[in-house]
Amino acid sequence: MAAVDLTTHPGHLARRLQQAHYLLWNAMVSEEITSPQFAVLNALVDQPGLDQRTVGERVGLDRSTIAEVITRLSRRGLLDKVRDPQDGRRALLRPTDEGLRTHRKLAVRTARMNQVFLAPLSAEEQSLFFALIQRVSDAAEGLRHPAEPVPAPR
Amino acid sequence: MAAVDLTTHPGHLARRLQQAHYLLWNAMVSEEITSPQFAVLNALVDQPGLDQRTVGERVGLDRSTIAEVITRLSRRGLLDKVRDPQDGRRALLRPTDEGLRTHRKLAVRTARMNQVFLAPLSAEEQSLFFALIQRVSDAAEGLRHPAEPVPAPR
DNA sequence: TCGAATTAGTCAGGGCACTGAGTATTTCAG
DNA sequence: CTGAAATACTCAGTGCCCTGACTAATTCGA
Repeated sequence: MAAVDLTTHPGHLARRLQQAHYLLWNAMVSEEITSPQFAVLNALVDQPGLDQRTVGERVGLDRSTIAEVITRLSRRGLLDKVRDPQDGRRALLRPTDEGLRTHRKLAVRTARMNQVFLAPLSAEEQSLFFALIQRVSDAAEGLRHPAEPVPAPR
Repeated sequence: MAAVDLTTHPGHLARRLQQAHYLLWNAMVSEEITSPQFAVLNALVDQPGLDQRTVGERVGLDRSTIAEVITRLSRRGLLDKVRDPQDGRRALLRPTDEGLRTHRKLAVRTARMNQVFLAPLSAEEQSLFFALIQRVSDAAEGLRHPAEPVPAPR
C-alpha cells in the first residue's frame, strides 16, 4: 500500500553497488585479500611507517575496523607493526616484502576489474559517476564534523 | 611509490558512500531499525505474505542475511513468520500492526534524510546519479547470471 | 510410485562497520 | 612537577554480508 520505491533511495543503491563490487572483486581480484585490506596496504605502500589512526583516516575506516583489518594483514605477513619508540601510544605500520609483492599483483588485477565494472559507462559518464558520488559522500562526511571553528552556540 | 589513487576506484567510492549513508540514517531516521531492515519491512508492506527467499531477492539480500534480518524484525515484533501450509519449505512473512506503524513513521523520516543526503546535487544530477549507479550495478549483477539460455560454449 | 533432483531455510565461519567503555601513554596547565 | 585532558589503541557487543555444508520438504521422471 504505502510502500516506497527503493530505486530512488541512495542508501539502497549504495548497498547494491557495493555488493556488485564485492562480487566482481572476488571473481577478478582475490578471494583472500579484500578490497579494504588492499586499500590499507596501498596507503602503506604510499607512505610506509604511518600509524594506525592515520591509515584509518586515509582509507575511511574507524579505529575499531582498522585494528581488525591490520590484524589480518599482519597475520598474513603482509605488514609489520611496531610500537613507536618516540610515542608509546602509536603503532607504526609498514608493508613487508611479501606485502609489496602482493600489492603490485593486486594493483594490476584491480585495474582490470575496474574496467569491467565501469564498462557500461562512457568515459564522460565515468568521470561524472566519480564526481557525483564523491560530492555526496564528502557532503555527508562534512555533516559529521560541523565545521572546524565551533558549533556556534545558536 | 607504486601506490594507486583510490578516488578513481568505484569499489572504494561505493564503500564510502554507504558509510556516509549509514551515518545519516542513524542520525535522521533510526538508531534501532537499520536501512536493510526497513527495506525488508517495505517489501512486506507492499506485498504481505511473501516468503523469505522472494523478499531477499526483492531487496537484494542473500538467503543467510535475509534470515538474520528477519529474525531481528520478528524479535522486535514488527513481522510475523508462519510456515506455509501449502508448501512446508516456505516461511510466509507479513508485517504486524506495530510493523505497519513503524514503517509509516520511518518512511517519512527516510524521505527527509534522502533530501539532505542528495542536497549537494541538482535535480538533473540526482537523476543521473541514480541512473549511473543503477546501470553499473545491474551490469555487474548480470555477470552473475550469464544470460538465461546457456553460457554459450563459444 | 519411488528415488533423484530441486528448492527453502538453517548453521558455522570469516570479514566489514559502528558505538561505547576501558587502558596506557603523552601533553599541558597550573 | 603533578594531576587533568587528550590521544592511540583495545575490547565487547550488535548488525550486515557472503560462502559452503547441511536438513527438510516438494517435484518430477522413469
